[in-house]
Amino acid sequence: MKIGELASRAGVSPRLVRYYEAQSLLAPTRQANGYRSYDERHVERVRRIAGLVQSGLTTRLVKELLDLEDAAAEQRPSCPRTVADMLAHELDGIEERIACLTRSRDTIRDYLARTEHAAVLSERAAARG
Amino acid sequence: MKIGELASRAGVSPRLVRYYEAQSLLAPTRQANGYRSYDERHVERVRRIAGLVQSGLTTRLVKELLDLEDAAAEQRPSCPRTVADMLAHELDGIEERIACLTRSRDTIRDYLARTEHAAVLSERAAARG
DNA sequence: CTAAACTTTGACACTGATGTCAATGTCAAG
DNA sequence: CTTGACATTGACATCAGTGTCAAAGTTTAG
Repeated sequence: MKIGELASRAGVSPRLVRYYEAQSLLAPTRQANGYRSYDERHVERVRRIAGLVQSGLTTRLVKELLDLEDAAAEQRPSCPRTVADMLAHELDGIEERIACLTRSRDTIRDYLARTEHAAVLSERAAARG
Repeated sequence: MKIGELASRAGVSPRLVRYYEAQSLLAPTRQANGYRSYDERHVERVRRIAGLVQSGLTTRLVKELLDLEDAAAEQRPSCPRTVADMLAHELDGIEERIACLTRSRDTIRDYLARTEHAAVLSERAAARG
């Protein structure tokens, strides 16, 4: 599939897809005409990248993470001690973010539930199915 | 307490504290000499703001959130329907972020646990007490 | 064949969050 | 009184993430 389709399926702009590629987060093949060519797995990957970036991770860190997953998937444990330390440090940061967001989520939820807008919550639940 | 102490206790730069104030996230009183004056509750607030901003929320949204908490604390349910919808929408975004981060956290954790670096994890746990 | 829609690369622009620097004022210690 | 640490405001700089536009090639529909 070409960049337009990939982008729309992943819910981002083609521009962003190219940007991620420039950051070495994506490595599409090229068709004879020079067009980038993607497969199903790229859709998932782009969604994931966008999600992490929107969660405050830098593209640099997202790259580390995805590389990690790729390596793990291949049973290739290429992880020198310094990298492990860095990851452990990032892990702390991520956990803090989760805690922060969880608290905010609860705040909003409780608030909506308490005000006369409980309806909005059930609508949302219904909308998601 | 003055801005320097507040900043160091909250773990951010004075510059950032002023920036948050410019975004209406903070409203310190002023001493006679013009210096900003903060109390204990501001420390907590700044930590919270920084955490949320680093989690990808915009200062604009953080403001809504904190305003919300303030209102809730005063039993003042000032929430027109349109605001409720907006919050519900943000709630979705936050949940997605949490899911994304949680997955990444697990990835890192599993990875560290599986490689020979399990030691790093226990060190971290010990360091935190 | 032509027009519309999409792709390519590359440049320029903007926003939001921060750092940094400058000029000036305040305050506490020697 | 002077010096040094810290405060003030305001301007400018930077970085990441995106949008947007331009010029050119490609593919598809009519």
